[in-house]
Amino acid sequence: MNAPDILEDAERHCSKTGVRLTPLRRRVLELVARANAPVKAYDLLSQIDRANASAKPPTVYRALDFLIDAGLVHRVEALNAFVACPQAGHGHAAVLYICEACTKVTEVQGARPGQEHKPRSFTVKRSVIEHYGRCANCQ
Amino acid sequence: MNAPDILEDAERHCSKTGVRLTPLRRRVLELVARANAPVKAYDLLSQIDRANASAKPPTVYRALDFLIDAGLVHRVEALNAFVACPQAGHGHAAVLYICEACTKVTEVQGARPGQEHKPRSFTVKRSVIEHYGRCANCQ
DNA sequence: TTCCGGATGTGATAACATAACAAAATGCAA
DNA sequence: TTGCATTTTGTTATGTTATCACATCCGGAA
Repeated sequence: MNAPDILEDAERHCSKTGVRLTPLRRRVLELVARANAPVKAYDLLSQIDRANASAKPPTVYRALDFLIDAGLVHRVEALNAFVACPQAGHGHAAVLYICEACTKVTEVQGARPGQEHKPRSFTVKRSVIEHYGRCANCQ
Repeated sequence: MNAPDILEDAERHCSKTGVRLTPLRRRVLELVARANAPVKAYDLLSQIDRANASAKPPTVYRALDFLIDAGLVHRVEALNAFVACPQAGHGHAAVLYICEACTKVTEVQGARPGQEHKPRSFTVKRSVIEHYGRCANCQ
């Protein structure tokens, strides 16, 4: 999914849910979406910084936290990086396939996946499911 | 699984596979195993430090890297922490259930789990599967 | 207008991790 | 057993990731 579509989807999602997509947050989302790969927080920071010299780490981490809560961005835990969610609001049961050759991330919406052998009575609140390997183009 | 059993299992595994469990590595494994919860690298460092004032970050990170490669320890990606693997050598397809109330981690050995909707021709090298929630005792 | 709450600015620092090179220990062949 | 290669550990420094605490700004309700 490309950046303009993601942004449009995000706008729609936010106005529907009453979530405030401020200019700063929108800018961060745009940078994440345009990247087409997992982006580091400090890379975002330096990009913001070109327009807004006052940007500091909390600026970008706060925006990212907001976008993650809103289901617009995922955190890639094993990379300490962030990707835009192609489907606003479906962000909480995502499975990520991350190609280590081309860095492309494919997101799959799974219905509570990966719990085949869940211990009895364990209640899952949040799942981190990241598969690393090679995509079809990079075999 | 308790710490002595994990260590014993690790010893057996290492002598069988020719892997060198040096005193330092054994000490780190012991500390991770005794914790019964995910441990931070710098916490390990300060514990080592009491016996060995020369311990520095690379000391513990190197030992952890070794133990992870040997399948004796898992890294919990979303916590930046480490847990002992209860079954030496089966370390590479683990699914972790992490209770956010009591911090207890239950490990399940799954046969390449969580890939229900894998994109065509994606080759998975490594998977990170971490479920956060509440265990049976902490509902 | 005044107050309030959410958002952002700002400086400092905490927490996590690795690079690069030195020294010591270990295993092994001659 | 000596010498050499390899692995492991020590050491200094620094890079990277993330948060805290407090100040300021800004829009809307009273």
